[in-house]
Amino acid sequence: MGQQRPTLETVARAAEVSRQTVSNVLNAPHLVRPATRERVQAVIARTGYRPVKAAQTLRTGRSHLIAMGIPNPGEGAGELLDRFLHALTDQAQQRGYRILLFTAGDDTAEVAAYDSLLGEYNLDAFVVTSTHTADSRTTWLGRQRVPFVTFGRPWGTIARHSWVDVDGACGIRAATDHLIAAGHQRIAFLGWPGGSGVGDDRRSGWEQACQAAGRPVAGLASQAEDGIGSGRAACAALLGSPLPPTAFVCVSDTIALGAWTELTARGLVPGKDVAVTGFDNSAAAAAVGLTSVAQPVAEVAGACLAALQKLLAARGARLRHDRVLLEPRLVLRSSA
Amino acid sequence: MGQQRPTLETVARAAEVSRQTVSNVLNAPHLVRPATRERVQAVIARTGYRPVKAAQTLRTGRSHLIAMGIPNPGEGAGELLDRFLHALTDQAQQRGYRILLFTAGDDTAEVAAYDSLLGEYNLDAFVVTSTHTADSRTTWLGRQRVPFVTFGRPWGTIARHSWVDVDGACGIRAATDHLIAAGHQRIAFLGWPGGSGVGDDRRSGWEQACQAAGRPVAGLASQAEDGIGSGRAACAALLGSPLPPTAFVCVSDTIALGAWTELTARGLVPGKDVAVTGFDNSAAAAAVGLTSVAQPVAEVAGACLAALQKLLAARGARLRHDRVLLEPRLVLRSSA
DNA sequence: AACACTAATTTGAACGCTCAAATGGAACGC
DNA sequence: GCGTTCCATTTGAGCGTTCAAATTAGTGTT
Repeated sequence: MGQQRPTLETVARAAEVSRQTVSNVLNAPHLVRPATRERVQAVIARTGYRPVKAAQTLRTGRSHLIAMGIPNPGEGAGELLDRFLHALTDQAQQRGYRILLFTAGDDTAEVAAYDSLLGEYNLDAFVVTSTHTADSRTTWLGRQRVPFVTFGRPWGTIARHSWVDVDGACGIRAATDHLIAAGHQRIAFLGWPGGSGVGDDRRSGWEQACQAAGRPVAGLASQAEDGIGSGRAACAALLGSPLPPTAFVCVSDTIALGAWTELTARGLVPGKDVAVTGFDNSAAAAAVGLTSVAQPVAEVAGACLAALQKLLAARGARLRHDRVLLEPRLVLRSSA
Repeated sequence: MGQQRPTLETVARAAEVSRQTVSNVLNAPHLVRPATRERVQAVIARTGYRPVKAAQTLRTGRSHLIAMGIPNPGEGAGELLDRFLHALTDQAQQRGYRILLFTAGDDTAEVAAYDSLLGEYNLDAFVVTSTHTADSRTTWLGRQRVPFVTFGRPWGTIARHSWVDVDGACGIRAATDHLIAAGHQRIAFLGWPGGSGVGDDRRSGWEQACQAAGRPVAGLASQAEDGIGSGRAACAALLGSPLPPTAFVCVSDTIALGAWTELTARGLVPGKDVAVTGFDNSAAAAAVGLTSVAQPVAEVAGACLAALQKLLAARGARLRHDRVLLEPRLVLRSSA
């Protein structure tokens, strides 16, 4: 009954060729005479032979594994990242790669994880998310000459690596333009505290759109930590001002939901009395009918993998890094 | 400058012992004399030696990799599963395992993925989620004698494998009891169409609680596909009946959000005029203040890994399967 | 017919590790 | 003092693949 798993040797004997020829049929078919190739392929199909990755990895040093870190549990932190992860997994699979997951709290821990993964699992590449100013992770990876892409621009430094990002300013501009077209005169921006690349970028989109249309911005921007509570407070503060805004463009869905909550608590109907827009097109946004800016995660994942494959094909040779900036899409719902 | 990555051989020479002794220091320290052990450990620390997983895998057949399938992208499908995945990744890491991801549309595709992963990557085990009646995945895995656990009971059959699940009936009972304690007389249940193990189980919790407290159930249960729209419709239908309910216990947050939307659209304030509860404690539930039943994902992940480690330690020997049923927790918010 | 040259295939070694068996000592009993 | 037992360590082989070099077959040139 035994039925051992077939190996190269097994297949080779059955097809009356050598190991290497079988290997060539799979990895370099052009080296094998068509007649031989077909004979070998038949045996492979019949026996169901499949190469053992561990042996390939040991010999070649490539594992066909790409690692991605996810933020520690507890803080859900990233519905967006989860959607990205799904897309990445799916597309990596189609290209013959698999995604290996790891968690890490802060950047230092993440670098430690990189180190251990590289050493142990012969990882081919890394996908780094949530880049920020002075990111020690990209510096480390660059120094180690490990192929990697980031989902997020290298804020504050010039790009020394490939990256893919979504144009937040453009997305917020689209949302603001939509409100302007709807006739709003005083459009507020509920943003994060200054200093975060992502946050500042998004705010600039609002400023650009307002200035281009001759709408005021002075006194209409607020800064609040991400969270329903702080979003609500920021909204309340602006509503209490002498000249309250009639629309709120928010840097995130979380803050937008805070604004949304404050509005309904005051008996105002979002989208009718006052408009609100969010960012990320989260499930919660869809649930309450919040207009939001959607990031094209599938495209981001695709671009990331394309960039990685380029790096892997170059086998460490220096080449121009990919820089991909994708445009988000405004999803209209009842709130604006 | 070379500085080759250290191998067993390198370390062995530096410590003036043989390869195998170094290997033993790491894998079976009790076999090595303390003096030797320390000497070797010092060299390991100094050189930063770390074993190459590919070589270990090739030799031992174990990869220290656990695979988990995630539903295809497009449908977000599972905020809960994402939270579970985070917890699983984190805890697997602490136990020396890593999580390998893959996507698969239907069960057939998932089985195909199992097959390919097993063959190629020498996977140690699988985590199967979202079990349902007549689940072909567990049957296949069982036949192949691959270690695996499911997050979800084997609905409709007796357990032929280890599983971990959350007691949905218990969670819904808690929600219903809470509403009864608050004085509600007519409590409706917005459920899924019959036939799904999970849905039927949750509904039974509502029935039990109502019957135990002498509350009516007749005409108070509705069935709707999961979705905001269908939840809203189901809620509207019951509100339009001759004796409308004053509280809605929902099988999912999605449906609860539908009910919630319908209530606010009618000018009713959830938690004041009519009560609503959901299930899964999603971000959206937190956002709008929906009382919901929270699944203890971290505990589920822990129990899954414990079960797997038992199976792996048994090395294929038959043993009693783990069956873990955890209690969820009711998270009270403004809606009930 | 001897030679050069390319195309197709094979051979031996190596990747880094662990298993199974072998070796060398020290301690013990009689 | 000689076998027996036990502990610590070493040796040789092999996991399944691919690389690099060697061999053989095939084709054409003078």
